[in-house]
Amino acid sequence: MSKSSPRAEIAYQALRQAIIEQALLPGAKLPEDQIGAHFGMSRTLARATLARLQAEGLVDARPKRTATVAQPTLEEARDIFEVRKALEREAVALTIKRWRPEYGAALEGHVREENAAKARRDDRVSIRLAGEFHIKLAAMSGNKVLQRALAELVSRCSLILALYGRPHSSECAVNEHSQIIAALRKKDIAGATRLMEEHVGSVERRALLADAPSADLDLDAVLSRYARTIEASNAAISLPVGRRKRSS
Amino acid sequence: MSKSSPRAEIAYQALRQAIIEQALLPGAKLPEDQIGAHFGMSRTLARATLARLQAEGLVDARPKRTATVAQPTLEEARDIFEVRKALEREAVALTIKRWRPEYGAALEGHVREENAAKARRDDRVSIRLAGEFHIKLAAMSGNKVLQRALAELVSRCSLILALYGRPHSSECAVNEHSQIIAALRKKDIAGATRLMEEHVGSVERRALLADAPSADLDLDAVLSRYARTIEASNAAISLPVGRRKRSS
DNA sequence: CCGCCGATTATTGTATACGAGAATATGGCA
DNA sequence: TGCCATATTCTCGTATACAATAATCGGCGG
Repeated sequence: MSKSSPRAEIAYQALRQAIIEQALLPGAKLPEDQIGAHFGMSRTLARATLARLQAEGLVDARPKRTATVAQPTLEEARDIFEVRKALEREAVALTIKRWRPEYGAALEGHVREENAAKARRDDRVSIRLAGEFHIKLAAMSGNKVLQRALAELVSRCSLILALYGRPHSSECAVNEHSQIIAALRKKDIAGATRLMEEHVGSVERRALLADAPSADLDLDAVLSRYARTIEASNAAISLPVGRRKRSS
Repeated sequence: MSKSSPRAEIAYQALRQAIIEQALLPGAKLPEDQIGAHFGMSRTLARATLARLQAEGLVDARPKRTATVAQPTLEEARDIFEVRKALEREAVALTIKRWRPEYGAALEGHVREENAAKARRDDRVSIRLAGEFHIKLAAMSGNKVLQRALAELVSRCSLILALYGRPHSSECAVNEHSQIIAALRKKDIAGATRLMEEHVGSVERRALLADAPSADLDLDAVLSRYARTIEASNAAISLPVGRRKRSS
C-alpha cells in the first residue's frame, strides 16, 4: 500500500524532509503533476504520497484544490505542543526505566552533530537534527507507537516554527539537550521530565511569538513572509522547475 | 484528497465502524475489488480508503497482498495502551481545567446510553459506546489534536480486544465511567487521573489475557477463533457477499 | 485607468486498462 | 493415496484517459 513503490517512498521521504527543513515553506503549492514528473511516476502515486503527508498533518489538501504545505493555525499549533509535551514526558519516563549506558553515548554523539551543524551555520540540518534528538530519545523508550506519534508531532513543530517563528531561529538550544541527557544518566525521572518540559516549553515560546488570542497581530508578519515563501518554493528543492514539463 | 467523494467517505466510515464493532474481525480480508463494488466506486477509491485505514492502524497491508483487518501483536498492543494512558491523563487534566456543568450532563447522558445498550445485550453498540465515552471526554479538552490521536488509539484498542480478549467482554465496566464523571465534577484532577488510569488499566488487563512474553500460549485461542473469523467475515456487514460481483 | 466577465489553461476526480505477482486448483508421478 | 509441478484465476501496482472544476489571462465597458 505505501512502501511498495521505491519511487513513491523516495518522493515521500524527499517531500517530508524538504518540508521539515523548511526548504518548502508553509503554503507552497504541491501539484500532483509536478510531483509525479519530478520523481518519475504517475499522478496516481503522487496522489498517494500527498495523501500520506496529509494524514500526518504536513500537507493541507482541500477537494479540487492544489495541495499545499500545511499552515497550522495558531490554535492548532498550541494543541500540537500540548500533546507533544505529554508524549515527551512519557518518552522520558519509559526511557529511564530501561536505560542502558550506550544510550547516553548515542545521544551525546547526536548532540555533537547538532553542534557541528550549528557551528557551520547550516540551518537546515540544524533544524532537522534538533527534531531527531527527540525522535531518538523516543526510540529508546522501546515503544514504537509512541515513537511514531512523537515523530509526527515533532515534524509538525518544524512547520509551526517556519510559520510563526522568526526566520532562522534553529529550534533548540543544544545545551538543553545535554542537560536532559545528564538527568537521564542519573535516572532522575522527575528532573528529566521537568527539563524536557521546560525545553519543549521554550521551543514553543520561540515558535509562537504571538500571544494574543487572535492571529490578526501576526498577519503582517505572515504576509511579509509570503514573498519569501513564493520565491523559495521555486528555488528550494527544485520541485517547481520553471514552467511545468507537460506530459512529455 | 480524502473527504472529496461522498462514496469514499461512506466506505471509510462503514469499514471503520465495522472493524470497531468487531463485525469484521482481525485478519478478515479486504480485497479492493469487493470494497469498490460494494460501495459503487472503482478500485482507485477503494484503495485510497484502505490506505487511510492503514494509516490509522486499523488495516494491515503488505505489498502485493490483499489488505486485512489489522492484527496487532501483543507487543504493539501493550504499546498502544501505554500511549493511550498518557493521552487519557492529558485529556482529563485539560478537561477539568475548562470544566463546564453541561459537560457532566452530556457524559451522564452517554453513560445512560451505554447502560441501555448493555441491558439489551447489544454487544456491538456497547463496545462502540464504551470507546466513544473516551472520545467525548477528549473532545471536552478543547484540544483537537489530542482528540484525534486518542480516537485513533481507542479504535485500535477495540481491535486488540477482538484479537486477545475473551469473546464478548464489552470493553468497560460502565460504572467506572460514572466514577470518573464524579471526579471530574469535583475538579479533582488527581482523583480523576487515578481513576482513569485504573480504568484503562483494567480494560487493558481484560484485553491482554496473556501475560507471557511470547504469544505462543494464546496461539490456540487465536486459531480457534479463526473459524469464527472466516465465517463472520461473510455474515458481518455483508461486505463479502457470497461470491464477488464481478465488474457488473 | 480600473474592475468585471468570458475564453483558455492548469489541475484535480475517477474510471479503466494492462501487466505482474500471489493464491489456488489440477493433474501426473511416486 | 499423497505430494509436487504447473496451469488457472485472483488481486494488486501503476499508468493513462477523459470529464469537471478552478485558476488565470485578456478584452470590454465604465
